[in-house]
Amino acid sequence: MKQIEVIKNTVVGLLKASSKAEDFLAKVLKPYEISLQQFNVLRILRGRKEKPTNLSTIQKRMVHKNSNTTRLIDKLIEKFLVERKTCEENRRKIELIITPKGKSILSELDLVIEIAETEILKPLDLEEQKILRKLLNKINLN
Amino acid sequence: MKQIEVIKNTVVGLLKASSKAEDFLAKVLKPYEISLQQFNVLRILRGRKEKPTNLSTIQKRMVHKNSNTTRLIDKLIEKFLVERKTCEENRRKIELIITPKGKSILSELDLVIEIAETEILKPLDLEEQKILRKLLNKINLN
DNA sequence: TTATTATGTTTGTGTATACAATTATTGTGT
DNA sequence: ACACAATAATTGTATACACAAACATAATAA
Repeated sequence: MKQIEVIKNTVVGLLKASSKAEDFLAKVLKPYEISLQQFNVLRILRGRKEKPTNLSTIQKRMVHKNSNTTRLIDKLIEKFLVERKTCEENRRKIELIITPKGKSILSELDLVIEIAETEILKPLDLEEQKILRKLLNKINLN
Repeated sequence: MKQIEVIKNTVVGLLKASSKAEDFLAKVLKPYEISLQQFNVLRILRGRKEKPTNLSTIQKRMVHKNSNTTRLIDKLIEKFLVERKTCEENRRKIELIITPKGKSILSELDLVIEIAETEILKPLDLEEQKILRKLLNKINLN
């Protein structure tokens, strides 16, 4: 197989695997009426502990960089999972913080997501998963 | 690192790498006013040579299974890149075929996509790319 | 033949996303 | 202080997407 074929198939394989994973994760989140992107934002906020987080910080850490973060977070606020206030030091910024309700739902979701993620990677043994993670991280770095 | 952490990070890594690749590919397709999904449908049709292809066949081969293939193909027909006719043997089906114009644009795109895909995988050497492809294929199989 | 079911595609509708333009606030140079 | 640029977030708008329902045709069975 020529090198260019390897590259093509690898990129298509990447898109397919990811699309499959997204479909799977979206499906388990569906009953909770939370999208995958919303879930990721909640996880980012929880990861920041009690530290209020700016919208731009979240954007940097998001999986899908191009989405409209303001309106995505509006949805989370409507559901009382996140709170927003303007940052007093720099009034251009806003500060976001996950609510107790948000944390509570997130801890419920952790389990079902964990099961789904395990299912997605089931075709690989632990060693292969580690290799895959390393290779993907290399791609994500630069 | 615990096994569950490996899994989590691997899946997030997968989503991120794919999202990055999609953004990149979409960007190079933008000037041609062709979306990544439309491009993939064109590639599928070309891959079938002169054989007319049913919509359901295309759906099976598409990267993003859940999208609305009818309307996606409407866009390609509007641009005269694809032709549609009803299948005479089974009038429930339709037959799609790539037009000469479609082929011509696709061959233009091949080059820019090739460059983009090479760029995406640049952090990996050929051997790593092969390993990655093998691991992704395993995930995509079942 | 006439229901009934299955298959293949299209359409309706609400939601999400992408991208540009806009608003608000802060920082900088003169 | 003033104009001008830079940063941060929001809003407008067109397009895309997901999902269910509807439609058309074909296959099957009574």
